[in-house]
Amino acid sequence: MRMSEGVEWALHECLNLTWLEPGEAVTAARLAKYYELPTAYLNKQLQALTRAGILDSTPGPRGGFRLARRPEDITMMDVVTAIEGPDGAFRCEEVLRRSPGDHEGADYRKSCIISQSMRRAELAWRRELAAVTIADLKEIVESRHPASPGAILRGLRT
Amino acid sequence: MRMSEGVEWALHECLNLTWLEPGEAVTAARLAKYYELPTAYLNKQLQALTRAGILDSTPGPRGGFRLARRPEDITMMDVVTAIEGPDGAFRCEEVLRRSPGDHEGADYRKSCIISQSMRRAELAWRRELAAVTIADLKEIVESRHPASPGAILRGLRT
DNA sequence: GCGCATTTACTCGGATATTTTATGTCCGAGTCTCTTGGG
DNA sequence: CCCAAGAGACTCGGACATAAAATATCCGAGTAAATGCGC
Repeated sequence: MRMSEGVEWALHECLNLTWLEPGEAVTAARLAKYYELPTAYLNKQLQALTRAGILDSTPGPRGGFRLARRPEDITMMDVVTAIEGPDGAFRCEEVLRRSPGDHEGADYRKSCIISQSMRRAELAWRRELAAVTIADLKEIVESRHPASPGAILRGLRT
Repeated sequence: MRMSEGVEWALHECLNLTWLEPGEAVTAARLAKYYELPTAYLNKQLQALTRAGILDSTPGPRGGFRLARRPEDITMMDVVTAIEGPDGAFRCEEVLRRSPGDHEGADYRKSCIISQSMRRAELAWRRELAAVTIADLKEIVESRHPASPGAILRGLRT
């Protein structure tokens, strides 16, 4: 069980984009260069964020990516779901269905206590991630590292 | 991000083993046959559980696997950790270290707010799983499906 | 009939293939900008 | 000087390789039981 590395990239880049002027866009190449990431692969993640309605993309010169909505309206859960997909980590394959006996009309994804317990745990995980917005992250960074926003802006623009 | 299917198998088999007589062992072949699982691969998972101290294994005739401790002392988290390994789903690769500027002596696994938030979420997940023991599962099954234990025992012994 | 050495069959355990997933790369479609020529 | 048409360059977007991990399989080391032999 390992989360895609793209999640870490996506969260950092979303956070970085919060410090841009409204309407200002940054290309995938500049975002990638800032963390020395492979440009084309980061682009792939940014596309996923765009499909999820988290980013807006504009092609052509002066194009690039920008946040599609206010940072207050983007949760960490939104970003994780955009990159990793909507399915949870535990996928009940209903092994009980293959055991001896009759299983007519049984949905073990719902009735199996193991499946239920795993789902309950993942729900707690999702709740934590859904409680933190990009705006929260921005505020904490500005409070702890006041010099960072300026440095990031400079990095993204050069 | 997808959890190994072996986790589902391991949980079900640990639960099944709770209904055996004390000291009674079941071979990997019988455990696999009950759910029509690939024997050798299930054996691999059982080995992982053995290394983790959850199961005891004895070779030779009349050998097999049994629980190494009381079901009350085995949590779902124990089983998940045994199969998936000790590392969490989110692995902070410290992308901040690759950004412009000085990073002497910084441990972004601890200081980065994104890493912190992800860890907090996983902690909530672990807490839920650690709160449920195999004994809890056993009790619920016996309460909801009184006929199951007998059927399982018969299945494992034939 | 009883005890002991030997054989035999059975089990786990780890080393070895195969399939799936994640990672990384490349080139084309579309769009905005800049240039350039004419009015 | 102003405007419009066209060329050019830049960007995203999805299709295509490569690397890593999960899945599945096989065979050997070790063990306990069963067998056969001698007493």
